[in-house]
Amino acid sequence: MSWSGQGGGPERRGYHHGNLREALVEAALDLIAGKGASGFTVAEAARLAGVSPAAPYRHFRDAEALLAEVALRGFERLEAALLQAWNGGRPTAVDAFRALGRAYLMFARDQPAYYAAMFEARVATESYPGLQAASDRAFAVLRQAADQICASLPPGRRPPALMMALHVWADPSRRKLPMSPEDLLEAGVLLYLQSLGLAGGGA
Amino acid sequence: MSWSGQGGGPERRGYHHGNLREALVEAALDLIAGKGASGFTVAEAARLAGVSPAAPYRHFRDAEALLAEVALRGFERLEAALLQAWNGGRPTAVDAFRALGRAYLMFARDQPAYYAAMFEARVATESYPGLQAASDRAFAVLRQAADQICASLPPGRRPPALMMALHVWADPSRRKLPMSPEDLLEAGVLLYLQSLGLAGGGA
DNA sequence: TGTACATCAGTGAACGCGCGTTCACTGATGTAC
DNA sequence: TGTACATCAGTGAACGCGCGTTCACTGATGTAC
Repeated sequence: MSWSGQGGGPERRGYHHGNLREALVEAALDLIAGKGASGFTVAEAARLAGVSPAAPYRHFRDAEALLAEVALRGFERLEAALLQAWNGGRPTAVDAFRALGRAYLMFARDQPAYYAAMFEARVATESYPGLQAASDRAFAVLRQAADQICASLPPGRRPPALMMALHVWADPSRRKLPMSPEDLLEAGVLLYLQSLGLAGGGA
Repeated sequence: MSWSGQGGGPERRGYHHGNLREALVEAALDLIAGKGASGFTVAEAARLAGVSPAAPYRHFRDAEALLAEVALRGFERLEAALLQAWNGGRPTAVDAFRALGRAYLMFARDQPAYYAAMFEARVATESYPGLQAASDRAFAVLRQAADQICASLPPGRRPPALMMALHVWADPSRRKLPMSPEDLLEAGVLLYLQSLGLAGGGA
């Protein structure tokens, strides 16, 4: 009630934070966004949330567990975005698949912090079965879409389904480029999905 | 003479290392390859090179300078690989451009440590003009190839040159995927360059 | 409605650690004569 | 060929720092009666 997931600043009242778990996740996202996946520390996340350095350990076993939670949420968001874009393969499988690719790129662009937590932070996924499962679910969306689009193609020109899924899964948006990520995304989407007919003729 | 750039281990003889600068670069690459761009520390690189923690500072002003050197070499290697693949646009611009894309992907796959130093480590490029220049040179290869291939296309269907360059520049191979990077690369190259004619029909 | 008490979610002080970096130093190398 | 000396590239001890984490604690909350 009193406050929704908004507050990030140290606008606490009283001894109890009331929302610390969420605040820590948000703080971690801010830190990752600002300084990369390795720029995150528990101490600084606590500072951002306005609590003592020991407080996070009431909610997360250790630093990696907090990072794993961020990554988990990232995969859930990605899965949701992909599902929505795919839309059951409508209006056509090809159109939907194109939307899927676009959604993936948009996620990479719009959620770089989630993205870094998911792929750059080196979380030992075997220690977090929930994380692995979430990753698998997101991947399954691509996989299914690829299967479906393959089924709709003439068998001769049918690319291996797994390859298609992996292609979209791969990461085209990355920081530290000579151009802005926005330009990059624009380029990626446009060329990937439209212009590249020109390269399709070869062996 | 006595030893070429091979030696990484602590097979030193005597007080002077003789090859420390190279050994530190190699050590940094090993560390980055093993633990990510943020897993690198000066202390551990020195340890790997078999030398005291203070020794690196005879060769690099600070930790970032060592990282910048690694990134610089990465860009030089990338530029060389791209130039060779492009081969002056022969036999045809489209074929050469395809080879260029393949070369980029292969670099990302085969040199993940360089790659991480170049794009994931957050080196303040403004402090290292040589690094910025090397990055620009590598990018210029893509840029020129894109210009040339655009000139060879009918004006109507000509995509913005910069966008093409950026598209190739972007990074499709990334770690921590549910499948091996090799599979991923295979998928990326094959689909990007061949199968994707199927997605080229839309708006 | 009020009080006792369990539980929960914080505090803050403390620890050990590894890192980055500096400093005065010293061993090895090479050059001038 | 031999010696003096400048220079170079190491050493190792020391520092300050921030982090991760633990611990005994304490303030706030909610529930039983």
